[in-house]
Amino acid sequence: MNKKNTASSEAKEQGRLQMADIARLAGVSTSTVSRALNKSPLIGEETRLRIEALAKSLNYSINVGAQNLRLRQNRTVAVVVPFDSSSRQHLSDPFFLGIIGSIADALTDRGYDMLLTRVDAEELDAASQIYDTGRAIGVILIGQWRHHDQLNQMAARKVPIVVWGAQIPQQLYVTVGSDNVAGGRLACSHLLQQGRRRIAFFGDVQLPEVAHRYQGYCQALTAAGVAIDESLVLPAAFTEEGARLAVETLQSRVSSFDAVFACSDLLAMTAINLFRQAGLRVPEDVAVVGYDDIALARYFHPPLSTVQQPIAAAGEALVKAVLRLADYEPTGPELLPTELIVRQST
Amino acid sequence: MNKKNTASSEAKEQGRLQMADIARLAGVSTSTVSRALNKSPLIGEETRLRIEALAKSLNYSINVGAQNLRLRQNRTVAVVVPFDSSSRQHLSDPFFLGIIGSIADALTDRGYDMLLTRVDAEELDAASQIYDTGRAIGVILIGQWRHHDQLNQMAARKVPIVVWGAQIPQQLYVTVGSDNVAGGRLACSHLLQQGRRRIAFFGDVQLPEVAHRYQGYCQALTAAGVAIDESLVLPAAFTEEGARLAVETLQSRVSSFDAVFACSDLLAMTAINLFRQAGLRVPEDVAVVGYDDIALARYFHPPLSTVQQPIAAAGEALVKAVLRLADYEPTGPELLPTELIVRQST
DNA sequence: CTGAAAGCGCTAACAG
DNA sequence: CTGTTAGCGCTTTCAG
Repeated sequence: MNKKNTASSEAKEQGRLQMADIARLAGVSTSTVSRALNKSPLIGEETRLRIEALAKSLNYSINVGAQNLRLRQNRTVAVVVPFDSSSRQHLSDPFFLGIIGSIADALTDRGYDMLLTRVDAEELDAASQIYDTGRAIGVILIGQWRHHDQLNQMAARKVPIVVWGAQIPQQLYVTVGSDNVAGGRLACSHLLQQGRRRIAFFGDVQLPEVAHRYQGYCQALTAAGVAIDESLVLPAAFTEEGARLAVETLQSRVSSFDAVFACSDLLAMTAINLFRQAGLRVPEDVAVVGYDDIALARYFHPPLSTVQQPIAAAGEALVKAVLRLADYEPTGPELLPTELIVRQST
Repeated sequence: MNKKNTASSEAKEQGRLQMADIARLAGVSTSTVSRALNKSPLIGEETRLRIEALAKSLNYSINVGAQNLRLRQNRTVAVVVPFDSSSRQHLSDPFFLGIIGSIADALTDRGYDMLLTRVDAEELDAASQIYDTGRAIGVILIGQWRHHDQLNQMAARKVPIVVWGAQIPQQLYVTVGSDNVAGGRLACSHLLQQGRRRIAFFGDVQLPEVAHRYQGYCQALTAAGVAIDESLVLPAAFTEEGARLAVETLQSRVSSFDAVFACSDLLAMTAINLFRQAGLRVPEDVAVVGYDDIALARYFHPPLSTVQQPIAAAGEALVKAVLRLADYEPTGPELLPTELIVRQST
């Protein structure tokens, strides 16, 4: 075979044509094809139409990689989901998956691509690599985390990163999150209004978001003049096992309880099932409020009272924030409203 | 400001350095930096270490876009989730989300990036665009679909695409899916063994996968000598509303039934709750088998019997297949095994 | 309105 | 072992 093949005919052999091929076929220069396909006003209507038709018929589209290089641009945003290498938290929480979906929507609406990456929570700067290598113009970080320092370092390096989570003191990076304090207060006040006084809290207070919900829980109790009983605070992880442990501890070690505020719907649902297996009635013996308002909540038995997180708004806000950062525009943290949805588990 | 700035110093001003900057700082040529960072054996240990350290300290990483262009390579795979513009199916099914997670894992393991895109089910060739523009070397399509023809056209054009779903006749594109016929048979046989004879089927038989499950259901009934009653077959969509409608129809129009085989766990769970609201006991009055075995299934009340789909294997198989296609290796459809998980809803 | 030519950030012969 | 040089596929001045 002729080794003097031009790049173009090589490419054609590979079944992948490029602008030069279209140009040759149309009898014009690549400049003209480029301008036509980019709808430059410099090109006459007829020429443009002819070239567009040719490209369409050949399924040719401009190579985005080359275009980006030349234009020094990039329309890709990375979404990073840290996973615990230990607890193998396998991207299963419907709430996080819902957020990912809403980010995908928000990005698509704006003509951006979404790169989804899972990184070991211990190797969080893999997230900044994605930016350093130019694969994405910014990073959205989703998921439970306790890696405040690493995030601050990235922000200090000016990596455009926005984190779904709680705003905490001395934080250099931008967060978008729902108002967890208000959410916790809402849930707990509701329980108090139902006449409950021994309200357990299920959640790992190490996580900033959970800490805020706990804060709201305490505020509500205090406001109602109910003393906080530390033994009612169970550090449940966001897993089925976490719920099981919390329920067992609650039943074995706590003298009395009449309600649970669980920091996720999954936790709440699992807890309810475990209570029921243990012969307790929900909500009669124990009222349960969840958090997130995942799709299944309203079809659960009993339909779950829960604090709704604004999923669609979350995607929008995260995307807006990361695009601003990528544009070097100053951007602050954002707090989204939460709402209590009362159903029949309370 | 000096307009004669070099590209390098410009870039530095933008906070984004490039290989030339590292080269200058290290007092070598870009070739040397390139080779060092790519661990070429041509570079001496000491030089390499020095350059690596420099790069690390400056947070420099090779620009993947430029590298890809030069190397004519690409390590990105697109995952496309079609959505119904009408039913606003907003990526909520835990099973699909689980598959996405497992694809992300499989891709990450192999050093590939994942581009997640949502496209209108009616504009499915947006999926091939992603390939035509060179953004991805292949496409994995996830989700319910009835767009056989469009998929065949893409396959005919040699777009490396693999679809999660059922293998159906005259299909040019590659599918990876679980053995839906076996799954349906498993579920239905189990119900028959429990002494049930009036087994309803919940699922939209228009969808190829569901059609296969229905086929398995029929096989089991026939094998047991039970006549198929068309009125027991309810075309439920994969939504809460679908379940509600099916349950209502079942209760109002069907004389008797003692079991349900639902084509997703979500459907099964919603149905169970509706049955219970209607005063029916599960499994005593009506036994229910679901499909998928999502995380919540075992913590549901009652714990849900269901047909397990091999999620982790699915991600692996899909990724393997699409990478083979992208490599022009011949690849056939793949059928993954399913397994019946018996719990307490039957 | 169109083409020739230079170059985006990187790699790989090819010659030291 | 290292640098020079040419170009990956595209866009865009700058001259026609």
